[in-house]
Amino acid sequence: MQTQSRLAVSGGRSGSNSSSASEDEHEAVIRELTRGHELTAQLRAEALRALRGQGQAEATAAFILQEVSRAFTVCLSIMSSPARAPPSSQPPPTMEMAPAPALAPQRRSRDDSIPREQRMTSSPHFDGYQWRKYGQKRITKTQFPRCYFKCSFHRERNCRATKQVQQCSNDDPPQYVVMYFNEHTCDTAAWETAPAAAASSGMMPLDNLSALVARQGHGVRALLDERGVQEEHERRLLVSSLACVLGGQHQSPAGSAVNVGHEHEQEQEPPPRAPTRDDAPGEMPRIIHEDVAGLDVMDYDVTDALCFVDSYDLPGDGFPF
DNA sequence: TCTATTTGACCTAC
DNA sequence: GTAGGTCAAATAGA
Repeated sequence: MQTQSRLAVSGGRSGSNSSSASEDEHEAVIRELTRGHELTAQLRAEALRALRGQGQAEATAAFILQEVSRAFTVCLSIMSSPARAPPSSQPPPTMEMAPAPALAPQRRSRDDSIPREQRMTSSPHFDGYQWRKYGQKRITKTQFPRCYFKCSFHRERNCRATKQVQQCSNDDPPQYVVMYFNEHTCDTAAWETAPAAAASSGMMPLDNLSALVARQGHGVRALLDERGVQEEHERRLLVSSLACVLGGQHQSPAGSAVNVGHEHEQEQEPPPRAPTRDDAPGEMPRIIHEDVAGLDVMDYDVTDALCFVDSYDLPGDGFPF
């Protein structure tokens, strides 16, 4: 998985002069597809949590959303294929990387590393780790500055993980490209912010957010900013709507016809769990809805028959709240 | 007073 | 020479 979301830093697009209208349209399509897939992932996580234990309603919701997600995946694959790329002198983007619209060509960082992961998200600060901003730079030919973050445990634990955040669109909500460099070696950042990560990934009822904010220190408060709470509201509204639609369908016998391919599904999206000290250093917590631009979508085997599971027991042994 | 953020300067890859 | 990445002093906020 990690290898699939890993980037090859191929050159981005050069200046706006070289971008034709077809290129713009192509980028716009990919951007919207990526956004759609991201929202689907968020909705799926929320729906499965809201409908947990509701038999067929849960199964139906999961089936539909999996299909929607798969459709986005197929479309993205098609649009990203060289045959579909707009005519350009630039080499086609690699399939492993999510589109990073409006970004200038990237240089290799000073320590000669390449991003180990890149993702596009509307909440760039919700990734389960604590970061300290150490710089901001105006990047030529881009509308927004790039911000540089280090792991908060950079000094005390010599953690070399860094990330760069750059807004890439004026959409509502705005989209950010987040690039991660180096693995976390601090071994603690994830579990210390697990509640915030859980909240942002929809694993915690919104009602608990304010309590969490009141309970936790300023670090969590910083994470749960106004935008985060607003997004959580929007997600829950979507889930409520879906739950209403599916509400009359539950209480079906266990083991419906779609219950095949267990391990396949679990492999692509294991149940979220609270990161612990025992987690491998540097392993990112599974915040699936944030990972679209990292192209978790590549984990889907689009050639296989659709697989679905009956074990979306997401928070069961997950976050101990 | 402590901690985090901002921002201009400096360093280095291209 | 230019642009991107990092450093560190200045500043702001708790």
